[in-house]
Amino acid sequence: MARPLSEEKRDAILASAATLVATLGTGAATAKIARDAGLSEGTLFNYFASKDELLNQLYLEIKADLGKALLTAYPSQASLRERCRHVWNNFIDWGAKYQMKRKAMRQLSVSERITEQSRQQGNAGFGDINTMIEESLADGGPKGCSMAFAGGIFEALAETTLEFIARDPRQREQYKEAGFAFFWNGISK
Amino acid sequence: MARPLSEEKRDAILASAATLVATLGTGAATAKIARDAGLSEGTLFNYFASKDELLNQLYLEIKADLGKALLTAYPSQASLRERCRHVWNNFIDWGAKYQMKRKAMRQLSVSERITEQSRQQGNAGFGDINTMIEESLADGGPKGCSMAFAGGIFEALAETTLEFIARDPRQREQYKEAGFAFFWNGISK
Amino acid sequence: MARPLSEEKRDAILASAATLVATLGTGAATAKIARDAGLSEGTLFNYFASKDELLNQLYLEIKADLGKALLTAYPSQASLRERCRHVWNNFIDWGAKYQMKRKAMRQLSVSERITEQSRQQGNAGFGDINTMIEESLADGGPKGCSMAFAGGIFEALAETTLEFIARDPRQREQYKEAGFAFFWNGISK
Amino acid sequence: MARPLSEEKRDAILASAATLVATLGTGAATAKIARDAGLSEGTLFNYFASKDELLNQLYLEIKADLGKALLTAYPSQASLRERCRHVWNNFIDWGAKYQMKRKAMRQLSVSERITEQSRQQGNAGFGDINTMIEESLADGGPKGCSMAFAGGIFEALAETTLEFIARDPRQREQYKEAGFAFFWNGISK
DNA sequence: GATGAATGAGAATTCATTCAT
DNA sequence: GATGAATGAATTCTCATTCAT
Repeated sequence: MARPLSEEKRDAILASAATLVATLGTGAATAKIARDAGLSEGTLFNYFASKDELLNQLYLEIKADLGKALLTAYPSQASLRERCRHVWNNFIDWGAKYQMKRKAMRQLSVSERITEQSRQQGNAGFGDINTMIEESLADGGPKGCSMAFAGGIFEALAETTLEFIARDPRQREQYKEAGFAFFWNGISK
Repeated sequence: MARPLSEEKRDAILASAATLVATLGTGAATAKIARDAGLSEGTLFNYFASKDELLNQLYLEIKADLGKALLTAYPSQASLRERCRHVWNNFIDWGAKYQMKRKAMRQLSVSERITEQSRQQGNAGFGDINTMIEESLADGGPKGCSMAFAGGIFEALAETTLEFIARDPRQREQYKEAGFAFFWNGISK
Repeated sequence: MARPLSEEKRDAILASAATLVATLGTGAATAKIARDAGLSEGTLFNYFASKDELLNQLYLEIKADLGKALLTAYPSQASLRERCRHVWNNFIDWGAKYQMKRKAMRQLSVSERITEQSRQQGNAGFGDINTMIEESLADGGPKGCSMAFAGGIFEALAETTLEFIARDPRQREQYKEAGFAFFWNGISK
Repeated sequence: MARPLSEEKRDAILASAATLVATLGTGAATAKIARDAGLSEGTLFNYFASKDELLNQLYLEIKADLGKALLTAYPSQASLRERCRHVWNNFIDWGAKYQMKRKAMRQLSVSERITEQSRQQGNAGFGDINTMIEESLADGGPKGCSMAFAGGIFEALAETTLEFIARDPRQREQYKEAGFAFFWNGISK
């Protein structure tokens, strides 16, 4: 092999894409993404066959990254509340740290360019978390609140919380606290 | 500047834009928007000076439409819970009825083409609702939960609820009920 | 209607395309074709939806042009030989006059971008000529020489003749004569 | 310059190029040609300095191949007609057997990328055949029918014949017969 | 006031060729 | 000598916007 495709460059493209999609939406030009990654126009297409593939890979990458972050140092033996809280904290910390990824994810989520398959694959990594939420629902909680729905709410609340933290970073801990309190109140009746 | 031209055509453009932005994102071509509105390419620009203006007007129009819907038949004298519930129901009913507007709004919300000014102006019409939420917070509720934050949560929950209703319309009433229960639990300690 | 698509511009594009395809092959850039036609890049696509459509239209246009030329002043009542000779002369005169069209046709004929449908449609206009050739075959001629085959030979001979005329225009009349003599000898046993 | 590298690989490239040029025209990508030859992108350029050189070499190779085929088992002592017939048969057999080479040749013949020098060099190998044709002309034949012209006609007829055989292979012998009859009739008055 | 042809600045993508490995 | 990643010019096509009709 002459020279292997460099993992590093692939990552640079994804990082550049995350930033640009976050700020400009999925309309961000591939040429600009490549340039910001320190590569030339054509090179991007050695790593991703098309813009759509790049966007879908970016989506999956960020989803996987988030999924991993959520379970870091997961306290399996702790109480349900503590486990929920742990995941919540990880979510907020991840989102506050990787603003660009978070914003990019928001753009990608509403884009028609992300395939149904990617969406399913992206959610597949959240199995453990869903199990946890399911447990919390079994404990009592609003009627008609399926696991998927509770998961959706969890995510929506976290995103709203992150949105407010982004606007006013000094209040970060308050929002983090309040957001979780809201979730826990809501779910545990 | 007096309002020019035909109100009817202006509305047709906005309606067509809502549908196309909902399905294709803000990248939807102005020519297609015009065509679908039964007009020709150039005519659109007699009504909106630029695509950005069209998008911002669409944003404002939908926001105003939603704001008006939320307060329809508002029971000023009812209990706080009933008033909240009323607004919630109106939100869900509006969103379920005007799917395209809802989806378009989601696209517009993440678009960099909507100006900060439009965003503020769009939220201005929600004064009464915010007051109501403020009241509910005063009653006790999670610490650090500013009015704006609670409003954001309300919206996020409603959107999540609508998303799930869109996927499974037969469960509409359950989701509507569960979503509100979640909100009320969360906010009222 | 604001302004109709101008027949004149369409023709300019086709003329420019003929010249450039003749000299550069079907790889000739649309931008260059447009520029040489005195138009800007995008305008070309108002007249032809894609490069493939342009090439197919060009093919049909030239075929039709040739077909019409062949039958100009056709002496229906003359002897078979005279009628054949007439068509032959018209072919050679047309090809010698419209060198670019002839060369473009040669390029298009071997191009995979010309659809089967275009090829059939392009040949449809040659019905009368084929009838004539058929007649000449009925008179006797090589065995196994179907009408289509004889037509193919007629064309091949004419093209070869034109090729030689193009290389040495002063010998034009000799080649024209010799080419026809060859055809007539060949076909009439 | 001594012939470098592996003869085998060179031939694989030429064979792959023939097939791809036949089907896709001279626009066939060098990367694809290399890949189909079982080599990698860059390797092709160790054998041919540029795509143009590859195309020109391919042209010469095929021409030489055909030239050699035509004279195989040439019956020097036979009658003129038999010698012509022999060459004709060889031509048709070669073309029917090596369809890809034949089609590639057709594409290359109209390409502007084949230099004048290559064309001359390619025709140089046909000296004997031309001599033969010249002889047949001396015997009488259409006026103004130079040797080169007769050669061109011979080729044009053979190509037309092959074209029809390709479309309807079962009629191969008929077309072969009829094509030659046409030629012989034409040339021998 | 409505129309839609004209425009040309991008956009994504392809590809011959180079050169580090 | 073989490889294939890197390159960036070139290509086809799109689209917001203008303006003659």
